Amino acid sequence: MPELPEVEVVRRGLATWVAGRRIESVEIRDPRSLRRHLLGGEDFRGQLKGATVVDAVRRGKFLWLPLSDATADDGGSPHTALLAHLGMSGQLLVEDPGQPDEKHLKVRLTLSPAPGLPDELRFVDQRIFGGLAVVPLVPTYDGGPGGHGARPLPLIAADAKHIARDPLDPFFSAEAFHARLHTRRTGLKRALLDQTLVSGIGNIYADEALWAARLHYARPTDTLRRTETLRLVDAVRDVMTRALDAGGTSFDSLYVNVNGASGYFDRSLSAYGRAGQPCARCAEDGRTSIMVRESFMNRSSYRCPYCQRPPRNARW
DNA sequence: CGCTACTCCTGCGCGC
DNA sequence: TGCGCGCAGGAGTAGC
Repeated sequence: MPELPEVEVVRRGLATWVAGRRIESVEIRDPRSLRRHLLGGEDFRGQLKGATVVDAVRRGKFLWLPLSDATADDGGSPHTALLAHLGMSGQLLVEDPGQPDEKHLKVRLTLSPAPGLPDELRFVDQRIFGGLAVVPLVPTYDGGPGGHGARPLPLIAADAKHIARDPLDPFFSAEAFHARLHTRRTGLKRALLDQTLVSGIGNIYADEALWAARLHYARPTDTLRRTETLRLVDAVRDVMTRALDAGGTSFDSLYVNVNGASGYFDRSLSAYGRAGQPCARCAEDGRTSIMVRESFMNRSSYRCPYCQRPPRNARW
């Protein structure tokens, strides 16, 4: 389940193995993975064929590869990008053409040869919540670069324009986040999952950060004290940084792997999936409290009933 | 515009 | 053994 750390691991892989290479051919195995590309598969193929990947940029969980077209009048300065969202189960794999097709292979790009590097970029996606599209690059109006890995040009993929900065973005402002929480009338976990308020957080890291910050998911956002917001932002940064380190170390082959999360999952989760198990923090303090799973927003939430107690005026 | 519920999609694990 | 159901959830959008 890719959240920010997993997507960032993929971005780094793409920047290393794909940037600088030309797209020679495009094979569409399942057009459902191109739903975001409104002009259809033939247009998608036409826009990619012959273009050169310039970079790999991320904003929240959105990832894009700015494209240059050497035949363009302006000398090839990127004004479009190949946008990818991994959804629930998407993978971007750099592989040798000899590797057998994955069961859920959706799109295959053949890249110009590069010494010692595999020549295919494959999009694999079991549940098809993710997808690819070629989209315009448009100016950002929130200052600074488009996101991690961006060049100084303040350009962002059009489909990611509404996505807020993430807590690891150097331009992220915890003060501005706190102010926006106070304009909202909703619960804290909803706000954490709202990618227009803060990006990169999914269900797993939301539960992890709330547990680390000792906050309940139904806490009304407009009652958060500044110190609580800062504690929460610190917790998000901490859990993401640790996940990034874990995913980053396992990524050293010629293989861009979104499943870099797996090692992290098994070892380091304190809340998510731990229903029925003791709260680690309470255990350290000599208490025994058992983590609970609650259904919320049509998904699961995990919390410690002792250190994450329901607030007054809970907002679900 | 703010907020919430619904929907898309497949594979797996469980109970009967 | 096989069937049906619940669960997993990111994000766009319909509707209030």
